[in-house]
Amino acid sequence: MASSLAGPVRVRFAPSPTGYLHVGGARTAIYNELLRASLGGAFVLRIEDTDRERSDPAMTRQIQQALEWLGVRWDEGPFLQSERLQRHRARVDELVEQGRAYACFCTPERLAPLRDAAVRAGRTFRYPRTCLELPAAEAARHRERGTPFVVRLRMPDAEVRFADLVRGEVAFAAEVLDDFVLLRSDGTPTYHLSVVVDDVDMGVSLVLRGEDHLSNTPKHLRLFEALGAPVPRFGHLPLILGADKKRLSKRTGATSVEEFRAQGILPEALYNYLALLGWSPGDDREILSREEMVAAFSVERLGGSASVFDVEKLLWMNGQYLWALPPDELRARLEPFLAEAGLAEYRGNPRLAAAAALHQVRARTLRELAAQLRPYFHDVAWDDEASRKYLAKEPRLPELLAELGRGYATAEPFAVELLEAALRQLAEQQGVKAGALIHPTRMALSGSTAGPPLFDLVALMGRETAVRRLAAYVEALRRL
RNA sequence: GGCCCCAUCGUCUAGUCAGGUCCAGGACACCGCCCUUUCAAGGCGGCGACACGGGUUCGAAUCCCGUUGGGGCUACCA
Repeated sequence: MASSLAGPVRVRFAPSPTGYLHVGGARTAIYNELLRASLGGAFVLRIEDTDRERSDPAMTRQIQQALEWLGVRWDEGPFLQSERLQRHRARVDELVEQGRAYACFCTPERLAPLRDAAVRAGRTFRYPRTCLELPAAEAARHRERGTPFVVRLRMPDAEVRFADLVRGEVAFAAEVLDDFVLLRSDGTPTYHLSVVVDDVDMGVSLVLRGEDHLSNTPKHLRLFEALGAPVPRFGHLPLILGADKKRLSKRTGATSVEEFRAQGILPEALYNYLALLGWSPGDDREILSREEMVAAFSVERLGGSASVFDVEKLLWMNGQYLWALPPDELRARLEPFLAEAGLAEYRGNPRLAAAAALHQVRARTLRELAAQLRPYFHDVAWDDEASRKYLAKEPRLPELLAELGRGYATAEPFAVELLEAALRQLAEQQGVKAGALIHPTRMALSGSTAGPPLFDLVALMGRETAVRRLAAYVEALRRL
């Protein structure tokens, strides 16, 4: 299977800026970074923006930011492929001079029927090499007339075989490989040309990329050879699937790093989760620091089969990281989420920090956590259905809560022990269970049936808010 | 259609390269119990898989072949 690796490597991540950074791309970047960190060498970031139509410069910046946020660090770049077009063309000229590539005057319109015929006949289409055998005179005539042409690589008529780092031996028969286009008729380089020339120039010694490139690899290998460059090692990672087992798409949920960030996923959690989607340290560890991952990482431990992106597990893992955050860190991470919870003005508020600590273990994302903090600062809506149940159980509830409110209005100090004692004493005097008061009180103050220990909540909320909401809730109960 | 890749609990995976220690281990989810004023967190337990069929072998999750299923590629896109 996978062969072992040693020594420094030069790896790269080469996204195209046609959209936000996809989690699949992010995972590829992570593995490249881990590989580079465990073996030494360099990690190059290159932006494949040769498709002018679909590339967006804003996305280039966006992708960099997403990588930085995720905590993926690269050593060199970002290099923009679009700035290297002259270089790509120059290398094609060399190949043509050496007879390793040739001009082809066949139009797509001419080739299309041939391709269809091949498919119908159950064969792989190969360019028939019409122009390879073109008499010199005819070629010259085309040149004079200025006939548009592409440049094709002349593929050796031999099988291509290579040892994929994650899949083992892979072979492609000569018959399925054709003389693919290096230079388009408008003179721009194709993806295949650009990637290989850049990998050569950037000294890339190991290419770890998505499985969608596996079929391109024989072409690339031949190009490396034609360019007289050392051939890097290749490894192809399986794709990430959605819950429907199809390629992860927006239809099935969030797909970009940006979206997870906006949902309040912590970067270290996403990194950890993605790293484990297709790789395992070999033991039962699941929560690993970057250092632990670097120490345990090896290309042999990469899996070869596609994995389903499981949001539930990501959320669990995010919870693990969230709960472990020290107070200062938690406050800082929460800040970007305050605005959407209507808490922007409470930034730095000590009550907010205390509430965050109280709810930390009850939320799985920063967004959830921020939302839970709202009742400490804004009025709440009560759940009528739950309220009716409380009332059905204890018809005297309005009077009891009113009495509790009066007690809390004068409780001194307004602190957990006293608040609890007061409520329990009232319950005992009135012959009701403490729970019969505790749950409605929680509803009165927080609008929820769930939450932190009640007296922590009351103490933190403060006398003024607690007494006011209790009174308002009593009125609401009477109106039910 | 052709070519290539993949196949262990619902999901992520360990085990597969060096066949026996695997009536298959861990995690998420789910269910139950404990803790508990609720919800979480935590602890304990449960449910749950080697896709199928042949072969090789004393012995196969592990090796080989086939079938089935899934995925990728099949552009003058990247």
